[in-house]
Amino acid sequence: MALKLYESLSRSLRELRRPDPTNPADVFTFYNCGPTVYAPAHIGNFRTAVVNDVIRRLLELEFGPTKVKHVRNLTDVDDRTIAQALKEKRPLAEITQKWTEKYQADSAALNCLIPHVQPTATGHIKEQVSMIEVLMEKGNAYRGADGSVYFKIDSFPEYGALSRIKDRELKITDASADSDHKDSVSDFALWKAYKPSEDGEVKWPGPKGAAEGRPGWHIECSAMIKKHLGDTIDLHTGGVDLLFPHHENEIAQSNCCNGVTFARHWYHSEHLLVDGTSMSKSKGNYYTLSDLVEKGYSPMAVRYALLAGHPRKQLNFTLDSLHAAEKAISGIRNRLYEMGVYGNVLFFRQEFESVLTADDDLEWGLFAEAWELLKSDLNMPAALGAAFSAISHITDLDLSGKLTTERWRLEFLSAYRFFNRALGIDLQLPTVEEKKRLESDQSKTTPDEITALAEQRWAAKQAKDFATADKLRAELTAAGWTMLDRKDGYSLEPLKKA
RNA sequence: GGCGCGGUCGCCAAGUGGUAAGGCCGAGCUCUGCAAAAGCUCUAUCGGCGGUUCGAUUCCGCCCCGCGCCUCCA
Repeated sequence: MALKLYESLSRSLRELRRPDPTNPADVFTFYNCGPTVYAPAHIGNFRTAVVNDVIRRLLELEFGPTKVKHVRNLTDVDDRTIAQALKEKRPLAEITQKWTEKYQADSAALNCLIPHVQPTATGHIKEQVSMIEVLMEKGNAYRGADGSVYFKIDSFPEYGALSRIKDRELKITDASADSDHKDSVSDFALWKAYKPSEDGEVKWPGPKGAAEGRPGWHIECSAMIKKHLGDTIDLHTGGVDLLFPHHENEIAQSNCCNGVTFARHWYHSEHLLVDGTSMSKSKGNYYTLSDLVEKGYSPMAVRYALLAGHPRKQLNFTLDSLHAAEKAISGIRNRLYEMGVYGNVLFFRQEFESVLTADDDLEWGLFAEAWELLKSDLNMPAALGAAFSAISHITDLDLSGKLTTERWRLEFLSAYRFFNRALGIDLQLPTVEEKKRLESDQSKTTPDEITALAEQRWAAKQAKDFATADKLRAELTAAGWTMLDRKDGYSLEPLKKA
């Protein structure tokens, strides 16, 4: 079945365009609205990022890894970035650089693929200016009294198609009412004239006929898309909150400037709620990735938790659901290991690695249903359900002695492909070398006295002196460590903080 | 006020006009000295009231509750 995704403009499920496989130049163009880099992104931002990452992964699996071009912007000049720079009395670039790096580090920790291009607004001032000039020439934009430039909504009859704004009764707020020098309150800024009191040192020469200043928010996406992906793109995504006005305005700008359809497909992911309500610092439910890592949760569990709901539905994130995610991942891993797979995993390691990049015909085995559900409008909860069923099925086969090596290989490759490659949930299957290194790293961070206790206990256990062994286990527990026995050895883990 | 989304097991969360996936938690059991891991078993009638229907959690209406957007929030 083809890859289907809800389309916001038509409000229906639509197939995504499949690029011509025989034409190397024909790639699927995918743009997603990225972060504003003025502070650490919160997990709600990352829900959108992770959902988009899965879209990217599905596109590559479906069309081939070389058939997709993914662009995500970085908004590094706007009201908030400038305000933050003024507040800290530091140059704008310093602030945005810092938070860009943090965003990229967090994305990497969440196992998100790096977009092929990550353009910045400040790096595309020229492109934005020239686009504004075209819009002015065509009569879609006008100069305000203060030298700002506004887009004239009336000049674009289709305005409002995406958000159905014409059905809405716009609330007239102070911000919109006093908005400077617009002809109509609905017109939006393409270029904002420099205001010394608000803009600090941030300014560029403006479009012809306009004052110096800085670009409005919406134009950056239109300009960067035009430059990096062309006049018409295959897929444009973002969070629901961007539907209006941001995406509506992008459509207006790009359509009027280029005269062709802007995006063939629009997709919006819903927001994350925390403890049943919107996140805010005053409610104490505002989390960044670092906050959660400090609490002892793994980034992979965060990723899983963010993917555990349907992307077009609000997802309620709680620390309980994060705990559930942590257990779900370790459960999957343990179950796959348990069926005597571990040694084979190491044996086939190379093959698994190749699965991560191959674009040959894919066999999904028992994971076929999970894969289809994923392709069907990103139904992740249903897909995960099917994946768990598939794992149980493999276990059944194993327990009943029906899991031949060949069958196992197929199913395990499918599992690995589904979790690691499609969902981006790294099952972390270590090679022998990695395993050794992991254990030596662990011994470095384990206090010597703990290691000594563990050694003594292991020796006692080997000597079947269980009384001593139990006593030593109790001592380890009291010292805050837990000892996990295996057939051939043990590992030490610090007890989880409450 | 306008536009839109949602209320399903203790928690998270799919789904369907014919009596409800999955994960977590909990309980019991099996196995392995203990622990961990794993396996098996058990745990819901779908916000409320009407209507349509042979039959609704699933369609329609009303009500209650929650959430989002309404000019720069993913």
